[in-house]
Amino acid sequence: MQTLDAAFSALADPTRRAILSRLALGEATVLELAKPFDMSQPAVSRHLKVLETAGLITRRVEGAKRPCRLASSAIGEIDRWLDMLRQALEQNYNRLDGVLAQMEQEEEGNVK
Amino acid sequence: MQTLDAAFSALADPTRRAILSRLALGEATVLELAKPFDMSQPAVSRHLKVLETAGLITRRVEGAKRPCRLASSAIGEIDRWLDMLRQALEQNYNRLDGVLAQMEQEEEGNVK
DNA sequence: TTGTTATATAACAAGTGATTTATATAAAGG
DNA sequence: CCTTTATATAAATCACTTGTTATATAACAA
Repeated sequence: MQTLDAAFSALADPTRRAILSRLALGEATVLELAKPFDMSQPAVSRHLKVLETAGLITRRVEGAKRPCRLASSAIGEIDRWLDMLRQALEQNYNRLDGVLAQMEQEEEGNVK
Repeated sequence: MQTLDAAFSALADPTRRAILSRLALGEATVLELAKPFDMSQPAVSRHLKVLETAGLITRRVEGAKRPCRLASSAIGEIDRWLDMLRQALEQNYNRLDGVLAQMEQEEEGNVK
């Protein structure tokens, strides 16, 4: 559950989502990731730490560089949780469908 | 984009996720939603406001009651954004697959 | 070594968020 | 009307987040 806390909370920040979008194109170092932002390097480092803690990215060590990439298991738990909502919404939709069908039937009944 | 900020940030709180889970079972009033939590009514009211602002729930007026339910459009934009990540992860996976296939072929080559 | 590049950590200020209690509003039931 | 029920808003507090600058560490290159 605290995985979900961390993951959703990590995704709530636009800078971090932008970083993830960039990483969707492939691996990148901290400085590469920092470049597009009007923000200091330490700030980006912190965002990366948040993303790593949330299990959304992983890092290699390559000399002095620490290239980041999307974590393969990134959105697993999130997806599983959202599936619960999706199912509920679908059920509600079906229920509504049922109600409409019912109304239609009654309508027909009246017409008869 | 600020929709995503609000939605992810709303989902980052365990109390709010629990509220959504409860609403997955069907409509409920504020007091009904508040009951399971060791938390004051105003606190729950605030959580509901956050969820409503994020577009995750809607409310009816029924006399003095304000029954809440999941918003049908709830997780649309979230899903669309996560799809971007899913695709990236899948591509990386396929790329890895390619690398493995490559290695295997070279292996076979060596065996020959 | 020494300087440079890449990144992390520390300390701090400012902003945001979650909660509480107290109070307001608004409908429902005598 | 008056009381109760259902909910919202206000004010205060406390913790956490985000950003900054300054500094540390660690590898690389000369």
